[in-house]
Amino acid sequence: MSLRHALLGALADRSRTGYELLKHFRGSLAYAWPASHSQIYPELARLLADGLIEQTASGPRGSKTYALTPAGRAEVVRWLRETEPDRRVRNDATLRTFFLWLLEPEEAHAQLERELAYWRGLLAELRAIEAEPAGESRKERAFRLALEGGIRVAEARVGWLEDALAREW
Amino acid sequence: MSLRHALLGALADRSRTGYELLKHFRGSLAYAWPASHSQIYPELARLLADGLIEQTASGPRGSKTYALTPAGRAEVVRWLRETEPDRRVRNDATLRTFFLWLLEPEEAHAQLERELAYWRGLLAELRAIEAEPAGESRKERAFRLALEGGIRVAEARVGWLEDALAREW
DNA sequence: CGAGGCATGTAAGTTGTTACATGATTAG
DNA sequence: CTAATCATGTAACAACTTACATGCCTCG
Repeated sequence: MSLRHALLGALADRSRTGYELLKHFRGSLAYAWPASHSQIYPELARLLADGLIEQTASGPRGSKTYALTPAGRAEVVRWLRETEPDRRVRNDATLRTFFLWLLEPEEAHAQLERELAYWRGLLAELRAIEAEPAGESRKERAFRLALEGGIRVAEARVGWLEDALAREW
Repeated sequence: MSLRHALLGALADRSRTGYELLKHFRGSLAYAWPASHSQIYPELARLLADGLIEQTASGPRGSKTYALTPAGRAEVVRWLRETEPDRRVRNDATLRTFFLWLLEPEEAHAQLERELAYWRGLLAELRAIEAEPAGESRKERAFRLALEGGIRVAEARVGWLEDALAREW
């Protein structure tokens, strides 16, 4: 149930409306845990019912601002401290690599080029975020740490694909 | 529906029983697309009903050997050629990095140490596989390409965490 | 005043997990 | 003979996706 804790973590940062949370899950959190509005709104209702968040304001267009309760904060910290991360990762593009031999060599080459373009694009995106000015709070340092992790992985993928394409396929 | 195509791809390699496929999904394919027996067996039944695979033998203990049909092979190639990989990836450990500031610094440090231990272990595992003797068929080269991608990513994660731990947290 | 983005919600269907359930074969 | 592994399947539940559905506010 990581979505639950992702919402709590986002609200530990600051109070937000459902829509702001949605944009957050389409923005930086999308790299770690993408989620759509049809998942977020019902989960917010459950968190409210469980007393882990509370509604602190109502805004224009029916927007609702939620804040973390002490119980919610305790729960997200418990999750971080006491539970093991689920290491399982599903990755469609990696799966396809295993089956690349089913394509003609030129076509396999084209697929790898497409991957390379994707990773170069992502790397550029992440580096652009990295170049933005940032503060020194622990919150911002955690964000930049996650960002740097993404950059390192993207660099590794780019290097891997460049070498693979130079060598063969 | 990547599980479907992962099964077809695995059977394009060679005919296998359901149980052999299960072990394959717990072995090398687990890095890209983990799957359990309760998902695999019903999906095999569906592939059979759809004529994408056929049962070619029955073995001891009720085991069933499946082979790819021409329609199945066409389908997996179509999937590779004509569909875009789904780029969405859910990663619990990465999600936790964003929320590391919610822990005391010593505790955050300990969490990063745990991550580092995980990635070093995975890297060692993958390098051990890499060290095994291998052939030069396109099938084996595709496998080793996927493996090398995993190694590069694991190296990137190890470097990232070592630097992070040396610097702060 | 109309288009686009804000803002929330529900419903149907698919995918994936955990638990339940059973039986065969082999190695020690 | 008995424990481990082989081998397959179903059921209940949880998570996620896509589509349906509605209405508000602001900018041009």
